[in-house]
Amino acid sequence: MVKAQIDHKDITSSLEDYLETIFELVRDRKVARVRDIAEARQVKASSVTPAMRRLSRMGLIKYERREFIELTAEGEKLARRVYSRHQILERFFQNFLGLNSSEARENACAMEHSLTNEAMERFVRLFEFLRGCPAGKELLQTFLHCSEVQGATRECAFDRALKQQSKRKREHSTISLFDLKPGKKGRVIQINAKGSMRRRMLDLGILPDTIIEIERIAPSGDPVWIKLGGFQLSLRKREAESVLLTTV
Amino acid sequence: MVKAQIDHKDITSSLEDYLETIFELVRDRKVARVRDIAEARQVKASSVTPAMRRLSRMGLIKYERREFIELTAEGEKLARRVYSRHQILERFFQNFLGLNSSEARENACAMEHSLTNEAMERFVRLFEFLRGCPAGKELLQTFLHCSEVQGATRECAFDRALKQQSKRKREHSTISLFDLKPGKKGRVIQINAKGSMRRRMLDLGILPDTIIEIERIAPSGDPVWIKLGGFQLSLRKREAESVLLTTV
DNA sequence: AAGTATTTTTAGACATGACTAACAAATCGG
DNA sequence: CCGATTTGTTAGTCATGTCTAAAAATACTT
Ligand SMILES: [Mn+2]
Ligand SMILES: [Mn+2]
Ligand SMILES: [Mn+2]
Ligand SMILES: [Mn+2]
Repeated sequence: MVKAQIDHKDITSSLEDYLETIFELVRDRKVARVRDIAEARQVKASSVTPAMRRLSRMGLIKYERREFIELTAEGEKLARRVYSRHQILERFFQNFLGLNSSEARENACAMEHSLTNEAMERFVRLFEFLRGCPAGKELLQTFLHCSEVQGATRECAFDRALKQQSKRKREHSTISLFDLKPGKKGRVIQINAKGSMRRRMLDLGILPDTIIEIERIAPSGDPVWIKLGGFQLSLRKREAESVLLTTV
Repeated sequence: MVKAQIDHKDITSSLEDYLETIFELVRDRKVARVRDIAEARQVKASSVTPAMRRLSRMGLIKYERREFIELTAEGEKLARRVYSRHQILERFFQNFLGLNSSEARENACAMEHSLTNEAMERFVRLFEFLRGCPAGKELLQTFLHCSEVQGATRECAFDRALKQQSKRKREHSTISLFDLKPGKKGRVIQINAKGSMRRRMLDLGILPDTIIEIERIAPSGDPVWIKLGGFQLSLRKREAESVLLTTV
């Protein structure tokens, strides 16, 4: 017997989103129509029709021209899989990383399609840990507190703890990138900047754990030439001062 | 003056990957050729040429037929931005969630294109917390330990802690889904299953924090009908027994 | 320098996934 | 029941992003 269906193993993100949308519509309104799908996905109805044909040929939906659309057993399985990934990612972004709900959803809905089985598994373990383990709950609280305070003063509980600790253990002390000697390397611990300056530095690749080497500092102290991941880069004095690192 | 360039604000994932590849090639081999780009991205050389034309029209690379390819200032900025996201995501998946390096890279390289500024910011804060805060370091250790042990016996430090705790505080005790009374609801804490059975349940939407209601249990105890997020679902007895939840 | 090998481009094809405009069918209100 | 409105489909267009096959340009070898 010839297999007329197209393999749905390599389904596209777009089609997965259609499946997810149909899944939610059926759940909330009992039935999925072209119009509602178009509205939910923010596309024109004339884009939905060919997508439905493709899904139908893959055996993922039951679709007859001008009739209500339903998921097949196979389609529902796939829709649930995507939806499940969406859920855990959205919760991760919202409850763990602290994004607002619309941005959490935006990130989740983009990533749900590519998350591997094993990555999914690890997100689940993270939540099992956070929910089941007293230490996990505490971790989340501490992190959320630090994370929130950061936007404001950047002086939070763990900063103070670090300072106190550094008085005892000298080798663990942090130093600003600007104070690092030329030729020496450091590992970034914290980027003590705000707003667009912070974002610019992150986009340049100045991240926690990054190894940075001072190349040279202009006589006036500005700019500061650094080496980072095989490339040279120049920073303003203010920017260099805001990077806290440990020497390595 | 007419602007001949195309806006690169809405650049595609594919073109971002080309930029990132060029960035890495220039870093590692001083120069980027069509052949190397094709090899690195696992596409045919004849797919690279039109991509280079598009990037060139957007003003992101310097490209003349049959010559070496370079990033413009604008292109390098964008490439670094993507690369920076790739780095932090890869580290997150590898060092925090514990994926092996190739799977960490796979997930990171898919997600780097859609990560919003604010989501990026939160990943950075997470690492600042983990690296800078003694509590962060300690708790990461605890999580990694629990996470690893899980695959094997599912009886790790935090399980034991929970059990001891539950003797004192009765309301916090966990119960298996199978032991929940019909009509009652519970919040999932842990899915105590392994391998494909576990994956199947995750794909069905049985995740930590999910609210599940028992609909009814067949007289023989199998299957168990449950309600989850507005849908009915049936589980095998073994599956229901493996779900640990708190009553709500 | 000629011949060979490698690299790059072109030409042509195809699937996806969106759009607009026009048409067709179904539904609703009176 | 009929005209108006809503809903859905078709036709035609376009950009993206891949491919194969063939041609053209460049580089290497003897
Ligand atoms: Mn999506
Ligand atoms: Mn989604
Ligand atoms: Mn990528
Ligand atoms: Mn990447």
